[in-house]
Amino acid sequence: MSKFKGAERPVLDAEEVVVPCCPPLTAGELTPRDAERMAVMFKALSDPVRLRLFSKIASHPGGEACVCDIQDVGVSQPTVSHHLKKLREAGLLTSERRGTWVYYQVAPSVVAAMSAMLDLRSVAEGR
Amino acid sequence: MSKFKGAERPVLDAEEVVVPCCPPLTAGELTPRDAERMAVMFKALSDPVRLRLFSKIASHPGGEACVCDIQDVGVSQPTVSHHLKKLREAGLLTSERRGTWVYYQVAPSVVAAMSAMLDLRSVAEGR
DNA sequence: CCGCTGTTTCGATCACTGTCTATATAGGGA
DNA sequence: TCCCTATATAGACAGTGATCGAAACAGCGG
Repeated sequence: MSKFKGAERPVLDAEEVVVPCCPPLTAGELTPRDAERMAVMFKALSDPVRLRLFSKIASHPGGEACVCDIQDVGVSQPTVSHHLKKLREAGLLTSERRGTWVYYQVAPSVVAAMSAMLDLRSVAEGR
Repeated sequence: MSKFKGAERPVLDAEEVVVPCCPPLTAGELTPRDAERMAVMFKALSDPVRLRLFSKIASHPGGEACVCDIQDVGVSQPTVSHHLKKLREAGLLTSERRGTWVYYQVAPSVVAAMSAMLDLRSVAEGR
C-alpha cells in the first residue's frame, strides 16, 4: 500500500496537502476539486478514535503531546500510531521526535480555523 | 443498504440522531460518546459527492432543491439517491415529497452551525 | 555492544462503503 | 386503465479502512 513516508496523496497534489481550506459550503456550489480537498479533511476527522486523539493533543498545554500521553483510547498502540499517521497525512497534525519520544502538534494553520469551528456555536446560536 | 445490518443505530440513540452538536475540540478532551457523535457528522461529509450534493442544496434559493436539480455530479442516479439517504440519516438533510418530485432541505438545526462553520474563516482569521 | 523502552511499519483479517445494473414504487397525465 | 417520468430499493462487486500481533527501527543507559 504505502512504501513512502508521509508524502503521498492520490487525488491531491503534494502542495495542497489538505489544509484548513474550506470555501464556504452554503455560499455556492463546490467545485469537484474543492470537494475533494474538503472530503479529505472531513474523512480524517470521521473516526471516533482520531477525534479523541486530536482533542487530546489540541487540549494539551502548548497544543502538543507525546504519544505516550494520549495512547489510552481503547485500541492497541500500533493502531494509535496508524491513526496519528492519518491525521498527519491529512495535514491536521505535525510530529517531531525529541529523544525517545515523539510529540504531535496541531498543525499551525489548522489552529485558527479549528478553534473557531468548534466554538462556533457561540456564533451560530448568537450566544 | 439494508434496513437492518447489525442494527441501524451504531452507538447513538434515536433521539440524538446526529445534530450540529459539537463540543469544542480544543477546549478539552472529548468523551468517547461525543467523539462518536461528531464522527458520524464528519463521516457524512467525508465524501466528495456528498459534499457537492450538500453544497448544491445549501446554496440553492431557500436552502432546498429538487433531486432533479442536483443529480449532475458524475455518478448514477441510484448512487445520488444513496448519498442523499446517508446525509439524511446523519441528520444533515431533510426531505419532502411534493407531487412527482422530492425536495431536500438542509436540516434546520444544522443551518446555523454549518454556515458558521464554513464561514468561520472570517472568525478564525479575524477578517 | 547489549538490552530496554517508545514508536512505526508489516501483513493479515474482516467489516464497511461507493458504485453499478436491475427492479420497484409513486404520481401525473393520455 | 396504461404508460411515462422521478425517485428509491435490492443485490452484487471491488476498493478502502480499522484493527491486531509480530517484527523492525530509534534513542538511551549500562
